[in-house]
Amino acid sequence: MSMAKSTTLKDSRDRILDAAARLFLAQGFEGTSMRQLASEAGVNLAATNYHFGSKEGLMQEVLRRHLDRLSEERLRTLDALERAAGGKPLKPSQVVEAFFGSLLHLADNDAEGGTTFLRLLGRTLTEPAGFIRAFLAEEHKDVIERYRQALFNALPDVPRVEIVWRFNFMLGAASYAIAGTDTLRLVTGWEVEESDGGERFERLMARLMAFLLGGLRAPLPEFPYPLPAKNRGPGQPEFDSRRGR
Amino acid sequence: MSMAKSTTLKDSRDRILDAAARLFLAQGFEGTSMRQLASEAGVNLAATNYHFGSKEGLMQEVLRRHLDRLSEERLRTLDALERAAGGKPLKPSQVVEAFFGSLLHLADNDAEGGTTFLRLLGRTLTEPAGFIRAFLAEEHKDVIERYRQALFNALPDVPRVEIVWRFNFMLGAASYAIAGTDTLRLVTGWEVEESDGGERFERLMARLMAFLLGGLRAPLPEFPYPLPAKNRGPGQPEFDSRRGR
DNA sequence: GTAAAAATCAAACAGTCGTTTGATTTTTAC
DNA sequence: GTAAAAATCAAACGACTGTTTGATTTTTAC
Repeated sequence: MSMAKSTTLKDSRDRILDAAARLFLAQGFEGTSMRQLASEAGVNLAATNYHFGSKEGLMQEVLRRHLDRLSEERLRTLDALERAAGGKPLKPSQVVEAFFGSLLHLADNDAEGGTTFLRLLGRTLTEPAGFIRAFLAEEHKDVIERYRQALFNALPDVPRVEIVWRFNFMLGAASYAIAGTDTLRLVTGWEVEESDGGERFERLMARLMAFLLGGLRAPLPEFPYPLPAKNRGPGQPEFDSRRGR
Repeated sequence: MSMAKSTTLKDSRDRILDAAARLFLAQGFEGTSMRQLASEAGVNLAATNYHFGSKEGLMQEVLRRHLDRLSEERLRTLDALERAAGGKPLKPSQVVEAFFGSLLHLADNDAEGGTTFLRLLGRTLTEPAGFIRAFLAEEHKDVIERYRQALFNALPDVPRVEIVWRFNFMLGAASYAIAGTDTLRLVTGWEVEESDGGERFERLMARLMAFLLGGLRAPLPEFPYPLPAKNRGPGQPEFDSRRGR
């Protein structure tokens, strides 16, 4: 029978990938054993090394599987925006909405695996294991570079170091919000969500986006002492970014 | 000789605690072995279990050691603010500045161990190991409850669910920013810091606080569909929080 | 000084870890 | 149908895991 060609293969491979995403998310990379993973996926222990070589290789494949789609969408969205703007710089909110909004679309298309991957991605940014963050950075390098430049162009008056910091803050708020709602529940003791699935995620993104844009537009801090020259953008004195541009 | 009483004991205990904080931060809880830890601390392997019972017990002690000071300062600051306000609700910025500003003071007082602990604390909020987050939540419960109420009082017009979400976003941005600057460097390829020690941290906190307040003050998102009734604060219609109150 | 308590130590315990092997079964290609 | 390739399997490998033991040393208390 020829039509069953890749069915068995993909079945096994995909079951492993799905189980890996779930377990790495719930227990972390180091906290998940290959035996538990194989058991959860319903495959033989040796199958994991057969298909992915090593535990690290498996993790990379888990990430790459969805990360490629994310990268593509992010680049495509930015391309479209810049084409529509016709050479003029984008609004900061456009860049931020494109970057973080793409997460929403990823979750929409692939309802089950998509949201699991997103939460894993959020958690992965703080994973202690160095090779994971290194892999992520390498895999997403082009995308980051494009958005970085777009943000610089969108905020020509703001010192670049400040832009990078705010981008970092936004990454933190986003990854934390997406990765885990249980920490929120634990620490604040407040039940926060009710509705299910995509609708819930859509609300989360709307709330997150409002917060991120508010943070991005906030007035820059005034340090109690003069900044050393290398800390400013080229030729930029201290300044105050204006709200609600 | 009686004056050497607790010196040897504390030496050993503290060296273990210091090494544990460093290693748990750099490699995570699961990624750090007791042997590596004992070696780094320069003590016998069995000393760790002798002093702390288990690996979990050690982690809890690592956290508790500084967390108690943090809790105390947070409560004390809030007490002072509320006393000065004389029954009137605080400004939201006061609450946020008290909560996150206390981190700065903690880093100041105990220069070396303090910042290490703070970074560990930030990373711990996303640790997969459940008992760690559970311990943190239990240990910090009173503090969180006080600040939650203070925020509710400071923002009587804002639905409570929105306040909790924004608090969560702030926690994420803060823990991410404090825990790791290396992710930032890796992902953005941007070298961001130059000066050393406390001055560096003070700048970070100033930048962070500006971002957090901007996010907190942002207009609430408008959902594309009406909110179910239970999602609103008691008797609150939809509304727009005003900037720069 | 002496007995009790506290701390350190080398060694071992019972498991679990990621990975590999070689035989066996299933699928593919002609 | 048959040979090659791909996939699955039980079993084992050596290394590493957190923890415990019992002897030995150091510190405490009187």
